[in-house]
Amino acid sequence: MATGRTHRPATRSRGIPEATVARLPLYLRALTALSERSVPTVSSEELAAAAGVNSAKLRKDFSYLGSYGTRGVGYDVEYLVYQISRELGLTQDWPVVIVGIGNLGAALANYGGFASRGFRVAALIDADPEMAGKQVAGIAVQHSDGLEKIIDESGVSIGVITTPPGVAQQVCDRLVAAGVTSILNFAPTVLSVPDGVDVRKVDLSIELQILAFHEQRKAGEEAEAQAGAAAVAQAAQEDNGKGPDGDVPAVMPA
Amino acid sequence: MATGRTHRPATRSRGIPEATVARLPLYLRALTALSERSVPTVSSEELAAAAGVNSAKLRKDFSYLGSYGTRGVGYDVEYLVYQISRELGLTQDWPVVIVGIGNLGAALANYGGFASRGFRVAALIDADPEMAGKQVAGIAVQHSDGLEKIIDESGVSIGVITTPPGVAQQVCDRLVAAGVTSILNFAPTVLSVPDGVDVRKVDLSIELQILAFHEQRKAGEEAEAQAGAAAVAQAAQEDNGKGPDGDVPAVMPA
DNA sequence: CCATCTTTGTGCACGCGTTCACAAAGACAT
DNA sequence: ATGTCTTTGTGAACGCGTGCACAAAGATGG
Repeated sequence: MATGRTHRPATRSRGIPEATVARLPLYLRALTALSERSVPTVSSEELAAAAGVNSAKLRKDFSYLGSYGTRGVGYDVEYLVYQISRELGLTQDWPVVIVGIGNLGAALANYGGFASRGFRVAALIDADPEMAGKQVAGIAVQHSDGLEKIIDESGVSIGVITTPPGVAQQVCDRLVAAGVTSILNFAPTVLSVPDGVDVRKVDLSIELQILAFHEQRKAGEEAEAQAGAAAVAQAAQEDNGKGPDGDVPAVMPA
Repeated sequence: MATGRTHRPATRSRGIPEATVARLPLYLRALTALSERSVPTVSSEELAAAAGVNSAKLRKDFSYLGSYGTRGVGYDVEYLVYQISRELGLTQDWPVVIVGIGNLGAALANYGGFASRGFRVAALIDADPEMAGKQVAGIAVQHSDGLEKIIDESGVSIGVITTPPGVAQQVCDRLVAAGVTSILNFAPTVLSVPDGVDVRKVDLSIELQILAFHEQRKAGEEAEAQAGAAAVAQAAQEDNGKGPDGDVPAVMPA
């Protein structure tokens, strides 16, 4: 998972569990695909398979929304699409600003999945005067001097930060001060925001490092399984008292 | 969090908890910053603040790696940088292929944070013959016909998929068949892979939808607090039998 | 060498999330 | 109307992750 919410009281106040909310978009995507194929109903088993989750989990997730299924039959696809859309707030339009129109910002602006579901790029903002006025994805880039004005006039409440890490916090502060209450952060920085503001982060570097960890573990286990205890004996000088943990021996210089 | 691991036995076989692994890159980033400022030692409290986590959590996380701190003093920054790097497998070089050189693929190829930490873009692959030979981020794009050969020759074990969703599974299958065992998927699709292959996904659309949910909830609570039960009574025609749930009233046309 | 002070490492309890397993509910055929 | 069959909705148990709170460990000063 390339993201992780930043603090927050955790428990949804007598509402839908956070883990469930995170899966609703997944269900919605699968249901939309079924809808386009004009499939009228779907069972929890089928839908769960399409979304890549356990069917019991899916049923429990839906149970938080209400009893929208019919026993013996399944769920009405169209109805469920609507209910989930409504629950996620996708029946309304969400204007979004993207701050930092570099490679990534431009890629996001061009991203089709953006507009497809209730989200609309209201403005592109960059600090570079050279960028101002340039068209990206059919939208003129505006200079960050007018950030507050733009947000106020467009009624934007969701901001996407794709700036270099050095200025991310500063941009974040200005967004929040201007009224933005949800931020999607692509900059590799820990943002601090006041209560009431949601931050989600997408960090490519972290994702790769997590993969590398598992990759190394897999390689280690494989080598261990093949070479047997031979290499282990050879590297037995190190002893960190943690017992025979199947990890790579520590070859710390000092 | 913009990501989510795709199935997997869950419990790390007598190793480091998954939640801890996901935080190690965060600690590493904070520690690297301290290292560059030549800070010799850091307390769990300070480091936790920099990484945006609870100090008790940080100490527990580190305890899984071993006893690398000194009571009364804190942690040696350089030593910890090395230990975490080693644990994450960043002391070795990880060649990575990016498949699908559209806007996003190009942005990733240009992303500096890529090379900074053990990861190296070994190849850029695209299915469009027009793209073949073009330079992106100083690397020549290669046609996907040679995917298997490229992966084999470069010893790549990590693949990044930035293709359109329609071909993502197909690309994934070829990557896996060619020997890739870790995949970072940016395409909005559920990938199915054999056991032993790790998939992490980054899904912009899902992140935005989660933000929209919270945004709607915030707006709803605010309106509720201000308008009281007035608006609720007006929209009371809908009744989903779930009782007086404190959510936004559904104003469904039909 | 002893006292004090700081900071780590962790035992413990709690809460969220997942999964199992099954009763309840409805469709459908006879 | 009754029985059978399918599928939902959920009670209950379990496991992971989090955070508190404190004892152990070491530094530091006298």
